[in-house]
Amino acid sequence: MTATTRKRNNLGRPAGKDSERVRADLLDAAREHFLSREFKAVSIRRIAETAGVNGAMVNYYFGGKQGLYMAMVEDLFQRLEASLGELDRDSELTVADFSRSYCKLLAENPWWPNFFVREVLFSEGETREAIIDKFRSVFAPRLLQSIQAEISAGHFRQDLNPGLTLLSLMAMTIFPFLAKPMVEQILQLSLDETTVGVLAAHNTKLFLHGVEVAAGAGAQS
Amino acid sequence: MTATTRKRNNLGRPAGKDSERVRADLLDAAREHFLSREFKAVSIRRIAETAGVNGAMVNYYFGGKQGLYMAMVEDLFQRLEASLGELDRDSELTVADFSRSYCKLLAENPWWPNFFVREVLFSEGETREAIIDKFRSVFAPRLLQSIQAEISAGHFRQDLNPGLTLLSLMAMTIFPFLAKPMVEQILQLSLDETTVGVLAAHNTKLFLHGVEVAAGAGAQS
DNA sequence: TGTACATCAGTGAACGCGCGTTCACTGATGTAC
DNA sequence: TGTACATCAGTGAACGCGCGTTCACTGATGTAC
Repeated sequence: MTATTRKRNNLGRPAGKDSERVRADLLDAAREHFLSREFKAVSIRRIAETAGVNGAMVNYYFGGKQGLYMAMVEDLFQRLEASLGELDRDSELTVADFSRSYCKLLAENPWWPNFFVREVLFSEGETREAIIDKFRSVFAPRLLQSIQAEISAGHFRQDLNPGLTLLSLMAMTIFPFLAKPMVEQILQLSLDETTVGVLAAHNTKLFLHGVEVAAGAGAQS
Repeated sequence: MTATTRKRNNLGRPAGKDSERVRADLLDAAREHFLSREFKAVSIRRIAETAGVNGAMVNYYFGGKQGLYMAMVEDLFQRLEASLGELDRDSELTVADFSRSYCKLLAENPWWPNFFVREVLFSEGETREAIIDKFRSVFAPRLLQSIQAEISAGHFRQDLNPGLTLLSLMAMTIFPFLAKPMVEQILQLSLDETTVGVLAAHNTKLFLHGVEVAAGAGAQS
């Protein structure tokens, strides 16, 4: 699929952009619109306008509106995989690892919370199942294993329910970015890059020690 | 606005239901459809069919689709207020209070998480601002005050950031119900009434003690 | 009591609009000779 | 090299459909006499 091959098939018609560019621009425009409005409220004409191409191109390249949406989802999935790629290899996954991975994922994929709200919390469909399955197969078992190990080793409380503990960890890690506008208005802080680090540290410490002083662990961060 | 008054204005036409009933049925149908699909994907004809009335009734009683949606939102707000009414009076609000209040709200208003996802996490608009403002003015100050008091009293850690601590509490309380399908599939448990109690107890204990054993507090629940 | 009329909640056919999609067409280029 | 033709990526006008909305109309009942 080199430029030469494409030129061979391309018996003419420059008209400005080449095919790859049109596809990419449409995917960019699709992400911009589909992630901030509901599916039916986004029109092909508007997407095409943003991409700077003819509206019929959506059908030409993606087979229709639904096809473009699915191509966008697939593209986002590939980016997610790329972000999580290195993680898959390790077998241990501590609380701090998880927090760090999620921060990295957010930094590399700022669209992720919007996508998560739309596809996991709001709609039901195979995209949701795929995301849940990804989490269930990649993160959950290793985190549960890590929690279980800490309990067995006597570091974590014996009465801890590993599932609910994982749930709490997920909640503290994921929720702030889902409810970003709410968080920013209520706490009067902005969830920028530096705050993210502070939040991650806070979460890890709260998860491990709770809010009470009783424990012998150090008090100052 | 008694039945007599209504009968007086009503110079005839029984045709089955009376006005109040039609309004109520339309609001029920609106809740059923609007909370499980996107706004543009819900048609007036479908709502009317569910309510068992003529489609033109939506315009007749509510002035249009948007009017029906806004009436639904207002109705849900009134139900929320009713659930939270007693709470407004108290001036103290501990962590356990908050957890208990949220469980009560969920039990009385099962539609709440869907509504929250749609109006706060997904869309932007005055409904989101109203919900955020409700939380900011009713819950946040009193919870922050409570957290601050515990810090001053030496019960909570000195290095705790009250805002982030409130955020963690909200996350642990709210998130599990937003991500209900995900939670149920990953943890293989169902978030029914008994589990909700267990979750609340787990959250409170994790929030206070963290997961580690170090503290001198009781180990068994 | 009986009859003619006025009322108006509710009806349903029709309207205009914007959408996703289609398809006959264009025209710049590669190819054949 | 020059010319005629074939190709096909891209165009844009038009199509059918479903939507929210409108409005002339219906008909069961209250009222007047």
